[in-house]
Amino acid sequence: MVGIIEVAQRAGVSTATVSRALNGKSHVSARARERVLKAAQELGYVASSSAYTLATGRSRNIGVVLPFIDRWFFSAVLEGIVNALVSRGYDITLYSLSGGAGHRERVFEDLVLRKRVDGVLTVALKLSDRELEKLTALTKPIVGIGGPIPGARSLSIDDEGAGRLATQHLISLGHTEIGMIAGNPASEMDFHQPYLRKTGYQEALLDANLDFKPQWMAEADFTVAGGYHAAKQMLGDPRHNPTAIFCASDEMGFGAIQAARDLGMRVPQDISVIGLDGHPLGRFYGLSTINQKTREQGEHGANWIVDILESGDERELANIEQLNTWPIDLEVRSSTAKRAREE
Amino acid sequence: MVGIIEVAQRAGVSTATVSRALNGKSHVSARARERVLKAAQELGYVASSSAYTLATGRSRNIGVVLPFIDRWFFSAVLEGIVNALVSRGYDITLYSLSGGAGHRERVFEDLVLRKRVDGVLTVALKLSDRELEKLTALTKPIVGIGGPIPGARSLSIDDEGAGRLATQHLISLGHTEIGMIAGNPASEMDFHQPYLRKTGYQEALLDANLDFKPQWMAEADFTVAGGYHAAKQMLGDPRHNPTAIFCASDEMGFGAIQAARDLGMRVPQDISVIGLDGHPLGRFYGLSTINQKTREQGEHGANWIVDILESGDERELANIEQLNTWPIDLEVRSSTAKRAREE
DNA sequence: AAGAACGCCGTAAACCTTTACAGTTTTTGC
DNA sequence: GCAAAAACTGTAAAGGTTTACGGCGTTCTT
Repeated sequence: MVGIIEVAQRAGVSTATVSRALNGKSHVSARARERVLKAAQELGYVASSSAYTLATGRSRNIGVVLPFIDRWFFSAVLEGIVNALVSRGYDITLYSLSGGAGHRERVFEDLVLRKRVDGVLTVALKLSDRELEKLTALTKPIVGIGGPIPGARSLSIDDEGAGRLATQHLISLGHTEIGMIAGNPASEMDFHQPYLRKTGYQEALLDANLDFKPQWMAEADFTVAGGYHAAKQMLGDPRHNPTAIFCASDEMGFGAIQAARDLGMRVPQDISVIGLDGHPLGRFYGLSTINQKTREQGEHGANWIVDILESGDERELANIEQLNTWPIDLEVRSSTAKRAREE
Repeated sequence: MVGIIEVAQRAGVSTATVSRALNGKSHVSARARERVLKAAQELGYVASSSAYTLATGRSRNIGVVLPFIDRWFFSAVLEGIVNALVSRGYDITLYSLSGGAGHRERVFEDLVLRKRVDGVLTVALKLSDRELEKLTALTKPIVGIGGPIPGARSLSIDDEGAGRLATQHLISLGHTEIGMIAGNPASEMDFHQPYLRKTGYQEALLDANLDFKPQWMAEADFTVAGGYHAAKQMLGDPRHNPTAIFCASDEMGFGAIQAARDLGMRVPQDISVIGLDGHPLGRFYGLSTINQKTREQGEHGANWIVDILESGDERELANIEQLNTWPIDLEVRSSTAKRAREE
C-alpha cells in the first residue's frame, strides 16, 4: 500500500513538501512540485481519506437524510444532490428513514455521533426538537430542502403561492367549481406542505369570491393510486362535482386524469386537472402543472452547503436561520382548458 | 469534543479497556464494562470514525454505484440496500454515473483511490475492462446486482427464464400472435437484459411452434412514454396486430395499456399485456407481471456483501466469480386473459 | 554591503483510535 | 494449598496524514 512516505522518497523531498505540493496550500518551488506530482502519478498515490480527516477535521463528505428514496420527488432531489456534490469533489453518505421502527432514531444517533460528515442535507423532513437539537449540536452546517427548518438554513418553494397560482390558473379559465386533492399530513414527509398548498388554494378562491364546498376537498397520499381514488369519489358524485381539480402532486394528477376517464369524462373538455411538481411523465399525460424543478432544487441545495463549507468564514459555519425561496413555473399543457359545462 | 481519554478518566480505567468494553471483542470484567458504558453514555461518546478506520483499516462503509437514481428500478434497489445496511450498522456512500461526461471516470478514480469503502455494490452496471480492473485492484469484495459481472460476485434474476415465463403465460391463455416491447440496449443500464429477455420470448414461441413476425418486436427505453409509443405503433397496424404483448418492464406495460385504450381496445378483452418488474403501480393498473422483488434484491445484495466482510475468512474477501440467481414470481392480475378474438 | 524580509523545506507533534505485549490478578484442577 | 491456566488491565506503538515551527538560503532595501 503506497503512502505519502513512498512518494516523498521517490521525489526526494520530505512528506511535508509532498503534502503541500499536492494540496496546493502554501509555497512550494516549481521544481519540487513537479517532481512530487510525477512521483505521485507514477505510484498512483492518493491520500487516505481517514488519515486526512483525522488530521484536518474535514471529511469532504455530506450526509443526506431523506424519508424515502423510492418515490419520485425524493429520488429526483437526490439525483440533483449527487450530481452537484460529485462535481465539487464531495462524497455523500446516504441515510433513509424508511426502514421501520427504531431506524429513524438510530440514523440520527449515528449521524451526529460518528462525526463523519462535514454537513447535513435534509429533504422534506420535519425534525423533532430532539432531532434538531442533535443535529445542531454538530456545529456543522445544515441545509433543508423542501421546507423551512427553524434555526437553520433551508431552501423551499413558496407552497402557498404555488397553490394559489395553480388555482388562479383554473379561475382564469372560467372555472368556478374547483376541487382540490391535497396531500395527506400522515405521509410523514410533511413540512406543512399539505397545509400550505391548501391555504393557497382557499385564498385564491376567496380572492375571486368563489364558493368553497367541503366536498371539493379531499386528501390522498401523494401517489397515483391515492389520487385516483380521491378523484373518483369527488367526480363521481353528480350532485356537486367540480369542473376543475388542483392536485397537490403530479402523480395524484395522473390518477385524477385516469379516474375522470374511467367515469366517462373527457380531459380537459369536461374536467380540467392541474398538478404540482414537474414530473417527467407530465408531458406524456399532458398534465398542466406547477413545475418546481426538483432536480435543480437538489443541485442548488448541495452547492449551497458546499459554498458555506468553503467560504472559510466562521460566521458562515454557524447555523443561522435563513429561508431561500425557490422559484416555480406554471407549465400549461393539455389537461386544463376553458370551462365548457353549461350553467 | 469528548474522546476516549475523557471516558477512560471518568470510568477510572485505561483507554484500552474503554475500547475493549465498547467493542466487546475481548474480555473485560463486568464491573469495568459497566462503568465504561455508564461513562460513555453520560458523556455521549462515540468513537471517531476516521480514527477507527485509520487504526483498523475498516470503515464500515459500502460504496454503491448506479447509473441513475431517478428511475424506479434503481431507487427501489437503493432503498433496499440502504435499509439493510443501516440495520447492520454500515454506512453507504453513493455514486451515481448520471452526471454527464467525465463524471463516470471520475467516480471510479475516487472510489478506488480514496480507499474509503470496505466493499462495492454495483447496480445493473456493465463495467468496462478498465473499470473492472480498477475495482478489483481494491482487493475488496464487489457484488453486482442485476446482472453477472465477470470475475466477481453477482446477484441477478434469470432474465431469459423470466422472458420465457411471461410469454408462456400468454401462450397458456391461448394467444398465438404475441408481440414484445423489449428494452433498448442504448439505455446504458444494460447487462444484456434486453437481449436475454428477448431470447426467452423467442424460445417460448419456438417451443410452442408459434409464428414470430418482426412487426411484433419493438424496442423502447423502459419508460411509460417509450412503451406507449412502441405499443401504439404495434397495435395500430390492423394488418398484423397481436392479441397479447409482453413488455420488458412494468412501466412500458403501463404505457402499452394506455396506448391500447387510446386505440379503442379493451384490456384484457381485446389485448392482453404482461410486464416485468413488480412495480407498485402494477396493482393499480391491474398489470400482470413477473415480479422480481426489486427492493428485496437490494436488501439481499447488501446483506451478502456484509456477510462476506464479516466472515473474516481470507478466501471470502477475494473476488471469486459467483452468480446467484434470484427467484421470480408470476403475478397474474387483470391485464391478461384468455384470447377472445375470432379467428 | 549589511540587515531585513521572504520563500522554501524538513522535523516532529498532533489528530484519535485499536491492539500487541507484558504484567497482574483470579480461577481452576488436582 | 499449589501450580498452571485463564482472565483482566495498562503501556505504548502503530495507522497516514497535515501543519506549526524553526532553519537556511536568496532577494530586496537602504
